[in-house]
Amino acid sequence: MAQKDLVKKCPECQGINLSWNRDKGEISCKDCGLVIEDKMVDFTQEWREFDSEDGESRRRTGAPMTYTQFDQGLGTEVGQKGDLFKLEGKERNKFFRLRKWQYRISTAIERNLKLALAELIRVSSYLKLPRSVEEEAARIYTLAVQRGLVRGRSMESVVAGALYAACRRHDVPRTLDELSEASGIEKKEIGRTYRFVTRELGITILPSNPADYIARFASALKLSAETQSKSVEILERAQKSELTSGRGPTGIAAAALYVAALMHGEKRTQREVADVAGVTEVTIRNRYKELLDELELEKEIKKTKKRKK
DNA sequence: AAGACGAAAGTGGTTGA
DNA sequence: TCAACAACTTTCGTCTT
Repeated sequence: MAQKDLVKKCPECQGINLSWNRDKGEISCKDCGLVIEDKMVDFTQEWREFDSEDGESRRRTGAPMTYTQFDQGLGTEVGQKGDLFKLEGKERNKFFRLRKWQYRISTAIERNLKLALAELIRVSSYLKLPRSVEEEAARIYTLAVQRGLVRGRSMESVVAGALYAACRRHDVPRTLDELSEASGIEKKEIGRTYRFVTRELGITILPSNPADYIARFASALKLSAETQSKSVEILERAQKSELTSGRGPTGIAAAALYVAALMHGEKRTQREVADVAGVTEVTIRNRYKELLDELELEKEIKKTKKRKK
């Protein structure tokens, strides 16, 4: 990842060995693993061309246009200027009607969008999501509104679903539980709208990578940087053994972290790890067992045990 | 007493006929 | 649309530290 000189010091260990992860918008300390700042401006391109369906280019040129403003700064009004008055009689009445309709429609949508975006920003700042994700979520929500996907669903749940999708696409995953806590919407409801919206909009989402969770979980558990990189290494090996496919990524990440902590004598209970990862101890145990079986980690664990004695 | 382990039954979602 | 199925959870009893 990008190495950048930052004058900042780690508040935990006073180290200056900070690393900046552009994708996640996180700065973390390489010595103790603490995530110091995870809400940053992201300078990378926040959209991708992902479908053939509406083929239109999303490229934005000229002045910046933002989806977190309800009309992207580009409203439409019918016949605002002089051309209206060149018409007479019926034609002119028609224009008045059109203008009225346009006004009604746009104010209805605008009102909805204003509310929704306020909610979106509230939730996203609660979760300290990078700006790029916020933008993406706003874009997804706007598209959803335009396609009438909000009908029959609560606005909040669609917002949560859009945010969840945006997080996934930017490889800065948050669990459904976290979204649920921040938005006050039930987990399954978020999951439902998330799936619905992404399907309807043809958004493809790669299955999230367990390694993306490691930094955050490790930081929450105050684990050292060595443990963190060890668990990433374990994850890589697990992926080669095809232990990761089909399983919930959080469970795998949690198990890898648990094992890594054991090996470095920084033992955390299964309960603790389970809590921050949002899975149960049982799941950790199952993954943990699979890891031991497949990767023959027993020796390494025994080694550290002996060392302690 | 707390943590680790495992079995059994239940839940919500996916898949394939 | 329904049933089989896999992953995960909840609950609970037992073993280990």
